[in-house]
Formats: sequence, structure tokens, C-alpha cells
Amino acid sequence: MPPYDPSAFPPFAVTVDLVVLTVRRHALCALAVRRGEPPFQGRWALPGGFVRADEDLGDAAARELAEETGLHAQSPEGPSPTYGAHLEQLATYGDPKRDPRMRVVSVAHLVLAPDLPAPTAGGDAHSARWAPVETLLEQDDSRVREGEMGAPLAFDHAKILSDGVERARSKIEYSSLATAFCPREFTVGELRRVYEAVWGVALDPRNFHRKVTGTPGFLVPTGGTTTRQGGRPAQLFRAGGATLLNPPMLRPEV
Amino acid sequence: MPPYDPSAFPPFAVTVDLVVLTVRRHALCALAVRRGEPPFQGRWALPGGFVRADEDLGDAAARELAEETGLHAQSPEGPSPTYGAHLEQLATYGDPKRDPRMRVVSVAHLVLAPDLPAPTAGGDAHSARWAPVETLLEQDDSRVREGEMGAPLAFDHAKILSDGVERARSKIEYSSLATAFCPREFTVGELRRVYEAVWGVALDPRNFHRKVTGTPGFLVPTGGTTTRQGGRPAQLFRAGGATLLNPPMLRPEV
DNA sequence: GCAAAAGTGTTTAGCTTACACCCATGA
DNA sequence: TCATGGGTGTAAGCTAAACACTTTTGC
Repeated sequence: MPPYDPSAFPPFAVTVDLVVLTVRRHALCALAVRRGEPPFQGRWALPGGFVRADEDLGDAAARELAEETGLHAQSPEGPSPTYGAHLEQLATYGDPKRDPRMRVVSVAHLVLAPDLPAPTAGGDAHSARWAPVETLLEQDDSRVREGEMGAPLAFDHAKILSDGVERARSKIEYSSLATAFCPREFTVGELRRVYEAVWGVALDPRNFHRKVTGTPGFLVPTGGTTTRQGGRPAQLFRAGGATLLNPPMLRPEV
Repeated sequence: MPPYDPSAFPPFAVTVDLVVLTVRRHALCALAVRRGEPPFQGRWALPGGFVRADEDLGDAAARELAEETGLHAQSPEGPSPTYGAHLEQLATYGDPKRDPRMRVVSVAHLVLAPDLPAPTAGGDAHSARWAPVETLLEQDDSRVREGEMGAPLAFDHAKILSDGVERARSKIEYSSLATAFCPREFTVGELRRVYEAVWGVALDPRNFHRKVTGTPGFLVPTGGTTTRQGGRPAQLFRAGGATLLNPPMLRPEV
């Protein structure tokens, strides 16, 4: 079979962009990198990069994640049962004008990670930081201010980030994905504070406890306890095998 | 700003593939086209094609849909309030070996359409047809048979179709998307038979009726009635503005 | 009349909610 | 002792599941 005639279709550049979310100090935060070159030089953006010629999309996302954060991705399809950040494909953005240089299609991925030390900048980023998602998104309305974080995200990254946050918010409702924000061992209270941070609501600690401990396969007690949150020692749990939460956790009306 | 050096990144072909679902004779069916050229010549595949140089991904999907079926797509973001098929992005498939000719990244889209007359084949397809999704997918296990529909779908289209079906099955649970399978005006019983066909279960007609008519904004009575299903005349409804179904329709355990 | 599909009413079981209350630790 | 968070008990209210029953048509 003859190879394609490259003039028969338009060539695209394909990139992966990452929405890396974590919970820090009771706030949902995303990883942002400062762009070191045009376009949007000096502006904040989502980490990402070109997909290589012989690389699958998920592999490219995992590689970029490792380069930016050192995190080992734990893809749902991956065979390795090791502990790591949750990685899933989010959506693909291909507006012809989204990159002023040329036609770029970006396959965005969503990463949920436990709280990490300050990120290590790599590649073409001058610096990298965790910022609350509201901070990164609030600049995107009419009043565009200048300053440290005072400009909207580069490209269409505000839309991508917004879609990723919405995906995370809805998905922890009916899955055990919120545990991806927790360290390997965590308490029920820590898990509850994840929900509270992601949803921006307060949950009843008593009912939450009953709900998550009463769902078979959701949490597995490790036997240990901790007092790192103060108060009475709390049981430590690990995420169980159950990936679907049925009935779902109910997100209070806002 | 200088344009990119094309040698700085690998060039990709970008296509859209369509999972077009409908309900015909109590079965969930998908649109399949027969390939008229290699690779996989003569095999069934999902409709699709190359994204044009200045075309957004959703526009390309809508164009391919119109070419294959004559359907007018009703994208959620679209401003036009006209009646049409539901179109949304599904996922992107970019395994380096998914197309033997070259590197192709395919942005799959999901279309939910009311029952239609036999499709009109167009483009490079020798023919097109609706087929039950089980028929299209069951060939994909170990025993690969030959014959009319007896070969698995081309490329990774079985995986794409499977993902699309799963998306549709889960999304009608908590949204009003099932109405996209119905004509503009429909009865509660017709809507119930859509759920039954998509999920492959039997639902209690009495409880279903109470559920959908009791959810504010879900169904809007048009005032008319019909006896096209036999029996007592049934009220006709249109899809209401409510897009989220809360509490969700419960999918019985299987 | 009879079959068939559309609707309504009622009971029961399970789940969420709200909140009273107790437990175990550090300071 | 007291503050703090962890954890249990319980009653009220809502919802879904199951199913008996009535309504309105075509044949």
C-alpha cells in the first residue's frame, strides 16, 4: 500500500496540555507555568508540549507530567498497580485560530494529584506554580488587569482549565476519584476536606463518614491511626478497588 | 512573529470519526459505512474524514454528518435553537499504529439522532447502513468470522463505537439527552422505549411516567395527543429546557 | 367486549438529612 | 479541664420500587 501523499490533507501540529489539579490549604489549585517565549511570552499557561512522532497521546501526557512535576501517572488503562496521580483524557481543542503561529490541535488531559511540594519548572517555562483555580480563571472576565497573575491564561487555556475543573467536580460525585487528591493513606476527614475544597461547600462530617465507610469497597482500613489533624485519633484508609460510587455522593445545591 | 519551522515538530493528519446512534425497532443502532479503498477495503467503519485546514473540529464533524446523513447537527454550544441531532465531542484516538499509512489522530464525535430513513452513502463509502451496536461489536472478540457483517470494524473503530455507546448509556441517566433519539414531538411511552433500547432493560411504565412528568422543565406538553402506539391516546411532549435530570433516572442493576 | 397502552394511587423499603450525643487525644 | 476533631445513634422526610387499579382508544 502506498503511503499518503502529504499534499492530500492539511498538516497539523498535535500537542498535549495538562490540567493538573491538587488540593492545597483547602483550595483547589492548578499547575501553571510561565511562558518563556512568544506567543503570550510572560503569561501563565497550562503545561504541555508536542506529541512525538511515535508516541501515543496518553504517553505524551504522562511524559509531560513527569517533566513538569516528577509525578508518575496512574492511567486507568495502565497495567501497573503502583500508586500515582490519576490521568485521563479531557477533551481536544482545535479552533483554527487558537494558536497564532499555525494550526495546532491540543489534546487536553486531566491529572488529579495529591498535595505536592513546589513544582520544578522544566522545558521552556521560566517558572511554575500552583495557583487556586479561581485566581487563574477570574482574570478571564471583562476587566483584564496586568500584574503578576493579573492576565488571563495564554491561548484558550482558561476554557481548558474550566472544563477540567468541571470534569473533576462532577466526577468525584459518582466515583472514588477524590481519593486521587489524597496521599496513599488518609483519614475520612481528609477525604471530606477534599470534597469541600473541590466543591466549595461544607459537608456534614457525621453523614459523610457514614456514607464513605458504608460503601463497600470504597475505603479499605489500613489498621493505622493518626492524630495529624488534632483531636481524637482517626483511622487511616487506602482507596479500595471500587471505582464507582453508587449511590453517588450528593453535591449540595449552591 | 516568525512562523514555526515545520521540521521542529512531527506533522499529523487529523480526522473526525462519527459515532452516530439512533434507536430503530427497539434496538440501539449505529451508522456504519463500507470502506471503498485500502486499508481495510470492503470492511465496515465509522463515517468520518479529514479536518480541513481552516475548520474547527466540531464544524468538521457537523459537515461529515451532513454529508453522510443529511442531518443538521445541534451542537450544545451552537446558538441556533433549531431542532436537530445532538452532537458532542467524544474522545481522541492517536495510537501511532492505528492507521497503517501514517500518523493519524482522530477526534471522535458522538451524534444522537432520531430514527431516520436509510442513510445516503457519500464520499468514499461504497454503502452505508444502520446496524445494531451488538452486531457491530460482537465480531471483535476472539472468533473473527467472514461475511457480510462478519468482520470487525476497521481501524480502532470498535473501541471508538464502544466508548460512544457507553457515553450515551451513562449520559441519558442524568441528562435529558434521551430526547435526542425522539422526533420533535413524542409520547412518554416512546421516550421510555428509548431508555429500554439503549440500556437493554425493561422499565416500569407507571414509575417512568411519574418520574419524567414530575421533573420540572424536562418535558413540555404540546397539547396534542396521538394513538400511533395503539391503546389510549397519549399526550405529546417536546423536550424542555432542563438539560440536567436531578435526581437522575436510575439504571437498573443488570 | 377485548386487547393494548396511558395514566393514577398506595404501600413499603431504603436512603438522606439534621442533629443529639459520646470518644480519644493534645495542650 | 477544655478544645478539637472522630465517630455513633436516631427520628423525620423524601424517593424509588412494586403493583393494584382506572381510563381511553382501535378492532
